[in-house]
Amino acid sequence: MGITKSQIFTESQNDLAHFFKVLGHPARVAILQHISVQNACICNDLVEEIGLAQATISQHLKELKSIGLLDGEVEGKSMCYCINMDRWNTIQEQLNLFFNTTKSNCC
Amino acid sequence: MGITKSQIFTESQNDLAHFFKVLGHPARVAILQHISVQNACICNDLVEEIGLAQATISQHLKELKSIGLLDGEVEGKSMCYCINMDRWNTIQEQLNLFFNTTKSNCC
DNA sequence: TTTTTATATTGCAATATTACGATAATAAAT
DNA sequence: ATTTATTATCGTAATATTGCAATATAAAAA
Repeated sequence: MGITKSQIFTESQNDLAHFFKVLGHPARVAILQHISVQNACICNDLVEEIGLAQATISQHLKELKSIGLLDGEVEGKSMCYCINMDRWNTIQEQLNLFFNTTKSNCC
Repeated sequence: MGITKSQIFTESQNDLAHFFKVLGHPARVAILQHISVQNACICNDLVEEIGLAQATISQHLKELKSIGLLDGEVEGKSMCYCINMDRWNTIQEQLNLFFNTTKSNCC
């Protein structure tokens, strides 16, 4: 086993869980915070500030890109990673919708 | 390796990532929705409605309990799982705080 | 052109997660 | 007391994730 049975869930449940999952790693939380708060959008700056190997950071960046949260722009020989604010806001809304519609309780 | 390097992140980053991670599985999203929307708070009802093995659902319930999102109450020979609304709201606020304070962008 | 610098990709080892059958534990029903 | 029903835990197999070294790629600098 070991494989998530996506077929038995709705697309919306799978999508929502996927957003949560991508955000569910401290390195990816840290990357987003560094980019936004410290303006460290250059890939190599993130490697130095966070303290994981370059290959590892690159992998985490790829996952954040996979849900559209980050846009990468070539800047000379570096890469500048920026938060896609439209996507950011959309995902925040989706998460809030989940929290707000799941409020009623049985007991 | 395969082990997350929690030591290099702040407690707040680890906590936040952990909340996201627990919510990052469609079965756990489904469980929360079933409990709240369909009032199916009895463990066995969840097993039947969701369609995963009883042992698997029990494991997912345990993870939701681990971040305080679910309270379990014995009800005869069954268990009634309810959402802890205080915790629910607190976590929603934390996630929104993250989204709101990570808004500013560099490029 | 060669070297340097920055990032992505590949391959791999260690660990974690998902899922389930089997079994234990507990409480109601007979 | 025995049976039945419900949930938790254990053990295990399959898969996924994390992390890094090594290597490939690409662009600027020398």
